[in-house]
Amino acid sequence: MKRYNPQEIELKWQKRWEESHAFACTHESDKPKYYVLEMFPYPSGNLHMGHVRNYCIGDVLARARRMQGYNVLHPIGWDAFGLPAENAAIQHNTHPAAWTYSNIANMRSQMKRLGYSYDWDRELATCRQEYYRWEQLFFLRFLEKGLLYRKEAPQNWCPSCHTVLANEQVEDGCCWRCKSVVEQKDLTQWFLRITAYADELLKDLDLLKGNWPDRVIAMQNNWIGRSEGAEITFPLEKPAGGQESISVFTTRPDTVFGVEFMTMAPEHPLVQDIIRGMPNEAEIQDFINSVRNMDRIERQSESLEKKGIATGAFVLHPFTGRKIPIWLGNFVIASYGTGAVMGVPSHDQRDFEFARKYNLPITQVISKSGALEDVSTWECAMTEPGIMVNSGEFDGLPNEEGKKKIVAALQEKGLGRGTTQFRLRDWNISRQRYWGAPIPVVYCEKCGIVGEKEENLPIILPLDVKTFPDGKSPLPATASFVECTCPKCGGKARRETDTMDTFVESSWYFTRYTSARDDQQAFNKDALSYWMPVDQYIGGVEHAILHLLYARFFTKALRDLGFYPDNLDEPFKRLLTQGMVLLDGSKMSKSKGNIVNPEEMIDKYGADTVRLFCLFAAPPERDFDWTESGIEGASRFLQRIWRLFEDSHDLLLPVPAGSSTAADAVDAEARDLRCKEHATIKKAGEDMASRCQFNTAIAAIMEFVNAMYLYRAKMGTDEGSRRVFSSAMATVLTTLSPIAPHMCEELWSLMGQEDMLSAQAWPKYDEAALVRDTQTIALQVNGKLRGTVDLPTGADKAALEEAAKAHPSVQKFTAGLEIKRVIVVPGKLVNIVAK
RNA sequence: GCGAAAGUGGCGGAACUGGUAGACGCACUGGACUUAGAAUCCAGCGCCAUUGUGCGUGGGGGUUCAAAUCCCCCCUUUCGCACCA
Repeated sequence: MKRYNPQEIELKWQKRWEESHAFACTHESDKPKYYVLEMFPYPSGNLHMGHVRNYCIGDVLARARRMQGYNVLHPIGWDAFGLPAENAAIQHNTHPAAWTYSNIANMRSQMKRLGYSYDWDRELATCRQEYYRWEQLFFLRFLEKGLLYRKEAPQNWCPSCHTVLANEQVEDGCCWRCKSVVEQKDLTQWFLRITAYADELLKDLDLLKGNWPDRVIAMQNNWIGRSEGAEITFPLEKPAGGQESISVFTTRPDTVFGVEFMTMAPEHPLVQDIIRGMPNEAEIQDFINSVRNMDRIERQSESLEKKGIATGAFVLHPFTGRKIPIWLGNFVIASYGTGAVMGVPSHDQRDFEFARKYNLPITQVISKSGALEDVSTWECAMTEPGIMVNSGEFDGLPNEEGKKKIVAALQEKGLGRGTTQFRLRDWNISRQRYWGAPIPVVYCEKCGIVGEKEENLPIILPLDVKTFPDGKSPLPATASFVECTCPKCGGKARRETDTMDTFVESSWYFTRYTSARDDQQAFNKDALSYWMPVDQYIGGVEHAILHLLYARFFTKALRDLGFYPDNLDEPFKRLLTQGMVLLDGSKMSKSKGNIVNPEEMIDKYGADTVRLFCLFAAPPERDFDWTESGIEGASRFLQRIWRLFEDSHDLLLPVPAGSSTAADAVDAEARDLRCKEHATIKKAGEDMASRCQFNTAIAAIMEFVNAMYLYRAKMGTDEGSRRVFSSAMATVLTTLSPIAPHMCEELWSLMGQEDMLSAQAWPKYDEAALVRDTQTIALQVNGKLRGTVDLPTGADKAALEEAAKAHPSVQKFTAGLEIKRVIVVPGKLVNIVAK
């Protein structure tokens, strides 16, 4: 008997798949397409279990869909620019490119050992000029269209990474990558106008409902943060800084008559002009400095005491002309709305607390009953809807109606309008680092900021540089890169030395896969419209906002620039966020030392076992614990199949899966096995390819294997029985092959089958074979199970009822009771209602 | 505070449209094989109870002939956002 030796057979089949380009695909096909994609990895050096799980999920889908008749695109590549390469290069005294490419080589070979069915002919790495040249083209087109602009503003600065970060890359006030506390720094940077798409990004979340996890949609919704309201202009008593007025954003224009003060952010551009020459200017300046010196964590912490200071200046109420004092407040966010808010202490909790603290008046303008209350007894602001009071001509209106009327009145006066605010900010894509895509722009003394000519692309990132030990980019000191000629006037110019955020590369790689080797254009339109959108995207939930929001934005922007088809609104039709692989209940991490190394597991058990365990341990979106007994169990199941096969070798005929006929199945055991076979084909097929419930697909195959063991113990050696058993074996190998492809290929060929299993069609299940001779009917009395009875399939209601009433246990429980009703569900149960 | 998800045996989890709760696996127990062990095969395995008209899907109500599943209230856990005006 041949022993199961995964090391040997896995290598053999991996070689055969590779040599035959078994998983290469083309868009020229009559089959329906299916694009399955896993989030591409950063080439950190080694695959970890999280990667393995991610790619196993994608691979089963790809293999199952392929067998089920789809033309499948399943590509892989490398998110190859980024900071760790620079840090590692400094540490190991090598070049970021060398480090990156050797990591890619290592991880590629690890992936191949796992038998993933990628179309390797489409592999790409974002650090290659063949890739980023197209990104530079997009940059120029964005610039032309006004979707890119340069702006000086306070930015999130990570002191340890020596670069700025986008808002999405700051978590709890810390750098998402290195966890250092982020500082604020005034810098001039390139911004992508993602806010121009805020409305569409929000609205199109509706298209994703049901196909993306609710929480990801909720998180994006939250992040975009739309609020409807009004901008209201308060004229300044004395003009300042050349301005006649200050505007605020509010969601409650209906409370405008309750305004008692205005609060500005200390960073508001008008503040310095307003306070100039005030008697307590120095004191105010101290307040401003103390707020500005706080780091982000401190500034935004819940426990931060709300503080303010009066400036001594006033604005005038837009309706009454009343004088309203201008305060500065440490809680007002400069970058949201207009950086100034109106203070309505009666109907906003923050303003209420602020007014109490600084002894400012409180005036009620909304009332539940319509009557005025004694606000001095209030313990908190009244934020519920009601009737407007103390509001001049608007008195007596329900506040929702008042909102509209007040906005209309403000508009007429030229002192306001209805607006919508978003929490989303434009995306800062400048990075002060070396290992990234160069920004194709020059600074010319005569012409200013000039985009490169498209025919000069790519602007190549010079590789013959040495990285500085402090992590600062060597580009500004690289004369051959910096010194250039202006594309417009031909005069001397300096090249931009910031590089692009690596999230730019990952915002469009999935479309480049559709024509990865085209060196004439970014995309082949036919291939692009054939393959896009991605049918199933799989990755970690950590990108719920970052990558997934950027990629959605990029898709819409490139669509509007004509790079993508007009109807490509969303890049990822379905999204699966896979759970983490834990060890002893906590996340695996190098620093904690609780790591399970995939390669060691492959050495010990083989790739098929690793794949099987990753998919069987839990549903894909849930976290699971890696356990030794769990992987042992997975290994045991594969050995069990191997043994069943080897022990029955003489009985096996090289028949197709699902090929035995009703005529072959002469006895009840054979009929049962055949029935189970077709049920397995159905269940495993649906669970694997449509429901992404790999654990239950595997359970179904396990049940079937158990049934085969029982059948083999009793079966005869006649042709019919052998055909039933052989067909069953072929079905096990076929349905399990997406999960454990190597072993299944090996047994398939040992069975005497000619073509490769991976090229086989998924067997068709036969509805007729699913019908069993008898069905077990549940018998209930008053909804409680009191017994079961086996009846011939198709027995009618009367027969079911009669059998139920005749059942001894049912008789016992209905004895002495009057039967009120009998509910019969054919094929399922009989419930007798008795009192 | 706002938003989302999840609570089922000793454990991971099944039950897809309300219809036999606990599939499949792990762990455990017993048996067979064996000098013995490992492996394998077979069987048992929700709880309680000296064996029942018992209890049981986080808790409490409700709808229904029938609820893990639908509705209402509450509790717990995890995650995301959070002074957003």
